Amino acid sequence: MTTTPTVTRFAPSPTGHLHIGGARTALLCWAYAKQAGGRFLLRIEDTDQQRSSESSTRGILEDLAWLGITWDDGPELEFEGHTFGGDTRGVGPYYQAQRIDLYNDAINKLIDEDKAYPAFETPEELEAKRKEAIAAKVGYKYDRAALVIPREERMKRLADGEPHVVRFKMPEEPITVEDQILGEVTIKPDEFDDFIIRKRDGFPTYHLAVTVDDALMGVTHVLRGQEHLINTPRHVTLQTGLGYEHPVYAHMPLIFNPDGSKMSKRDKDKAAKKACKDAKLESSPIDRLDDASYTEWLKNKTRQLESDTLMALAAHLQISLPEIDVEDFRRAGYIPEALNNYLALLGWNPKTKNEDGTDLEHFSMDYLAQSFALSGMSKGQSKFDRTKLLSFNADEIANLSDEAFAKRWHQWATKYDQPLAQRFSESDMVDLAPAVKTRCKTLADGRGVIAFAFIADNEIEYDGKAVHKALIKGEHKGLELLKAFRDELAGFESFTPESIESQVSAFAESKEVGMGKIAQPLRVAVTGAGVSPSLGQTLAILGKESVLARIDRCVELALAERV
RNA sequence: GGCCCCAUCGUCUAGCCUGGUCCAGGACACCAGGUUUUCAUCCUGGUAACGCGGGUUCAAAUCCCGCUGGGGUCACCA
Repeated sequence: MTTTPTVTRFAPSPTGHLHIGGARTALLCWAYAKQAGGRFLLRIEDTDQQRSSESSTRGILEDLAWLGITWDDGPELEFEGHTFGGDTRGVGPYYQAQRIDLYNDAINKLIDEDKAYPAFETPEELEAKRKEAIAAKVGYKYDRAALVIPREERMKRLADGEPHVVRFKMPEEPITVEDQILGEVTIKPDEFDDFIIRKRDGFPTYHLAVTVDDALMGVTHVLRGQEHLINTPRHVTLQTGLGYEHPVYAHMPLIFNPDGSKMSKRDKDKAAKKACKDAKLESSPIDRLDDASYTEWLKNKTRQLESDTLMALAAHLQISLPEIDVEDFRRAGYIPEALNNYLALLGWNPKTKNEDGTDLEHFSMDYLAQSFALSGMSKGQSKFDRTKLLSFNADEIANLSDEAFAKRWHQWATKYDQPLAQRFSESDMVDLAPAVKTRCKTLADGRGVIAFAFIADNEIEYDGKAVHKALIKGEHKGLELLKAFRDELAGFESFTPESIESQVSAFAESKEVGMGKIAQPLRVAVTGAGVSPSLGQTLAILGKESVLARIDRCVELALAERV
């Protein structure tokens, strides 16, 4: 038995919602830790005072909990009766803003050992030098101007409290990273300059904080997005400088939109802008946005609206914005199992066959926790295919028991579709489940399947074509059958899907016609259209009284030729 | 632009390390049939890919080089 357990971590910065790409990183970190029998740690990287917020942290924690990506160490969260996080290993706190002393200890140690030094240039001075370099078409690197100042003097100015940053002395040697996904990656020393490890405001930069925390928190495996690959040599060098062990690294490929662009919250803004332009809306259609801001937003490509405002616009225009954050997918009616499954499969392959010889693609969180391995990760970037995700979601929904489906659907409706939650209780939804489950791809489009039940009996709009085909065509044969069946139906004792089906069937037999001859007229009469769930389910959902009322009204309208 | 990473059907991928069993397998999407009272589900079948050019070899999707293409990164953001 080894004494150091595997520890992975997910370390978001709380500057917005949890992005779908972040969720994938978190999921795979979680899976890796679980598979190794280790721990998954969550840390909040809030060293950017300007951009971090408490509400973001809360949102990220909840999104992770909702997905079922539970953390062993980290901020505590109560979610649906469970508590996540805590500090049983005593390596907290898990908010970087609360760990400043720890970072300063490390920074002071580096300064004492002359591995780091204070520098006194202002941001403006550096910016000017950077611009010069760009104009001269040479790569910008910090010129170590501060090192020209004698060490003694530097230290004195530091002690006197002169505003400064602290820079790390980057050694002049190539660095090779042994990446578990990409293999050996070697980067030459001239790619790096003496990067800043403590900002003017006294907060550490990402590089320093991440190095200190990973070491102090016992993180053994760092799994992160490929955008961090170039940072790794900095972290490795810092670890050496501080006398820490090096964790194992694995950089995973990034995910993009189908058109190759980055999946970013800007996509939502773009989609909303386009919809407003297409609709030729001259002024703001919603209260929360005044006309002047609206006009400015519309013509200025770089101007972006707040997420809430965009959603209000989308609701008004009856369009859906592209899902980018976990919250977007949740609202759109995706369920965690499908999202996790799809996300894991995007860039990872279990390399396992099903019994029928096809590749294993549908698997659970338990499977991931048992079988995830870095060896199945692909190296290349991949595109996020919403259609396949939708198919996974539909499959997961269809495989839910009626009770489980009803529970999910009602929970979803309570949060995102109040009228639906009020019209149907969870137990109503159990009865609806057989009709809805195989006909919706998301919880959100379940409502469309039973739209006919939302309309009052005397407000059904009839589809002329369907009425003609089912009722009028062939000398009103359909209408006659419907009237005949209406009278039988009035006497039905039992009104369950099964009993209705069998009685319709018996009726068809007695009249010596096929099922369709009576089923379609009935369907059209009660729903207004030729498409609905199975006849038994459709009628049972409405109830006998409503069905009779609808048939009567339909017959009346059809005879009067008002459809 | 410098540096770094990557490259199989429209998309996600298996195969590549340990060349031959691959005129390349699976999934989603698409198309055509079938089951069904409509729709959906479900079932069966089909279209569809090794980016290009050089090598190495008896033999290359598999190894090497170049090109092209995609991406990342060059902050007192993380």
